[in-house]
Amino acid sequence: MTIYDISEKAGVSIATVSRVLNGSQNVSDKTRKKVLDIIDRYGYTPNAFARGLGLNTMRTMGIMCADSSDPYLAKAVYYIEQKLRASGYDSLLCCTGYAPETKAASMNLLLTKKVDGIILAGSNFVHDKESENKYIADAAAQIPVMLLNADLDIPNVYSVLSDAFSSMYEATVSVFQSGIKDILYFYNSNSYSGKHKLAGFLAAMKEQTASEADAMTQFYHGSHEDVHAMVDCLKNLRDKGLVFHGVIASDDMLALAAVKYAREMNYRIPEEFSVLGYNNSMLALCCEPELTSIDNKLETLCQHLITTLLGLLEGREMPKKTVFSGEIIRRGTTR
Amino acid sequence: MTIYDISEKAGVSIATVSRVLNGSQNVSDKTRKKVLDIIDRYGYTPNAFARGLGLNTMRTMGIMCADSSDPYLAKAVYYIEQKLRASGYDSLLCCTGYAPETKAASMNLLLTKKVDGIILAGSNFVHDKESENKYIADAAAQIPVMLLNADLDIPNVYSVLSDAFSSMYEATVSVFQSGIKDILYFYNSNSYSGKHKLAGFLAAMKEQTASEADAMTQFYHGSHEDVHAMVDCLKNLRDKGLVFHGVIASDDMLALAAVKYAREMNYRIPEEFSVLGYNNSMLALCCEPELTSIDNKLETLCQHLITTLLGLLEGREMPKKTVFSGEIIRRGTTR
DNA sequence: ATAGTAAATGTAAGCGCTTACACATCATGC
DNA sequence: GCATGATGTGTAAGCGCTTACATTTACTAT
Repeated sequence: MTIYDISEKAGVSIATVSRVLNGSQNVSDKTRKKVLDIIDRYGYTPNAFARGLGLNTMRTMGIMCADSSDPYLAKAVYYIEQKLRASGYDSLLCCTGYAPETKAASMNLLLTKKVDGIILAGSNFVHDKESENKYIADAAAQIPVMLLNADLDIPNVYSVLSDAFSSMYEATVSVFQSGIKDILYFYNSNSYSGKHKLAGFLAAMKEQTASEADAMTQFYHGSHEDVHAMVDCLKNLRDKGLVFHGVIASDDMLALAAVKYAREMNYRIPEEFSVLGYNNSMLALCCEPELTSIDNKLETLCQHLITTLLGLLEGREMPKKTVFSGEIIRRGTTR
Repeated sequence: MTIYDISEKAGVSIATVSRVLNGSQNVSDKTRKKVLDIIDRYGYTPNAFARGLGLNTMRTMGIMCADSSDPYLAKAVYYIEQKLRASGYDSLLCCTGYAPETKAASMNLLLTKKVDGIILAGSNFVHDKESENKYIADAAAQIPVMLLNADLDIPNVYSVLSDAFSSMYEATVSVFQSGIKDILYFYNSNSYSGKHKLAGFLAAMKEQTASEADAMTQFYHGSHEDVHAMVDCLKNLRDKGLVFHGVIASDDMLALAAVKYAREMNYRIPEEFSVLGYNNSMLALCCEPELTSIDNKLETLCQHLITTLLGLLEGREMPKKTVFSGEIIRRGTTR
């Protein structure tokens, strides 16, 4: 069933059918009704490929994320997909993994499919070396690229992010002033936001301890899902003689591992041992006691991201960078 | 940059360029190289819409799921997306929510975009009334439809699922025989697999207690994320005088809530109180003590689902229904 | 050398839609 | 009654690709 079939059955030209389909004003009510009736009766659906060929768009957006099963990213993908759908866009999802090599290839795939815009969900997509961000610049030369929780000084790349530095800074000060001074920063990413979080922690510690000595930090290399490995990582530190009574983690999973660690060490939480997570994901409530965590307003971020993206596609001027502040959600793992 | 530009620069016809692009054998090596060089030099990418128009496919699969931020579904989406990508297919994601009304509309959207197949990830897509499954039958009349964890007797609808009944049956027997006899079944879905799980529990209880009396069950109506509401639901039961020392839950989130409940009641787990979850998701390890949970081999299911789908698209005969058995992963919440 | 065949390449007709432009129709004002 | 302009409709030219079929070229066997 094509537009030709419909035009024939309705006794009009294909142009008229097309006009009806696209809500053009230049169609008389009588004709419109006639066409609509036929379409209804025979159940015609326009061919998206032909449409795409003519209009050069299929109203589809590309979403890239490292791993859509990570709770935080899953939530982000969910919000983004919902909001896009509400505006009549479909979402082509592309999970790239964390390895840098695959990212450019994945992006090319999306470009090939002629998406209208690309959303990079997660700060792991921007790298230190400018050359490694070339694939983003290349894409941005063709279509708008949106960064969630990252920022990049490239034309046509827009970003929406939360102020990770300040959130971490305040959180650290808060834990420190609650009386726990030997705090370990436990993190697993050197991404854009990862760096800012770390910097926030270090700045706060430097100020609070009034010392130039290095604050305690530990990078975790293992799987993002393996709680046991995370706990082991902390135990190793302990075995090496590092003593800490607070853990500030770069995400809730690491924080949860810290809580497990503290339990195994028989620390009382939060009196003797404090833990603070990041993302305020579902995991925070799953923990026992429940996790104090930094909420970075993911839904708000996603909302603005989509608004910006759609605005760009409509040719409007949009802010190149939008920053929101996070909020500490206090629960049982801190005083 | 179109195929015409390339053909001109290479001094061949567009047919030849197309042949090179599609790996046709009927091209001399010399010509092939010449064309490839030009393509390389000028950076040509085929227009997917035009390609789609001609071939009537864009190698894209539609994935529908209620909520991609649910840990189990997120994982499913992740596996499916990965495996599709490995076979050269992209994934159009469509989160429908749990309301039945939106499902048909979402499916139409995917159909409009001319996906090659549709994957319904989650058993909440099949309903009791045949009329409510019409939207699936309609889609299946056009393209293959795959059901994950559900089954439906409709032509061209294929399913891959785990044997929820048996898993639940065995799990229930196991808990019962460990000495905990007042078991509550705590569930939140009447979906296809939901029903089978419940049936497995009831069958086991009937057999074990050798009684026709109703086993204890409680349906949870609230949000899928709200642990507190789940705990409250259990407390209400308790306040009403219902005594139970075991909870078998239809998913890990509910199980986790049961653990929280048991802690609040100061039961010792697993000696005085046992909990068993379903899905063996990441939540199981986040729990304290860690959750005994039924693993339904999600990755295997997804693998078979994709294999079946791709087989169908190649015109091969494929099993209409593939069932795997689950496995109880024993951890700290049961003896 | 030459007919006969196989391999390489070109030509052109779609695929189903949008839309600029041309044309027809109709109401208006004089 | 007729020029004027709005409004509705049709015609046809793309959009960029694939592919059946036609044509040319390169080999083989005689």
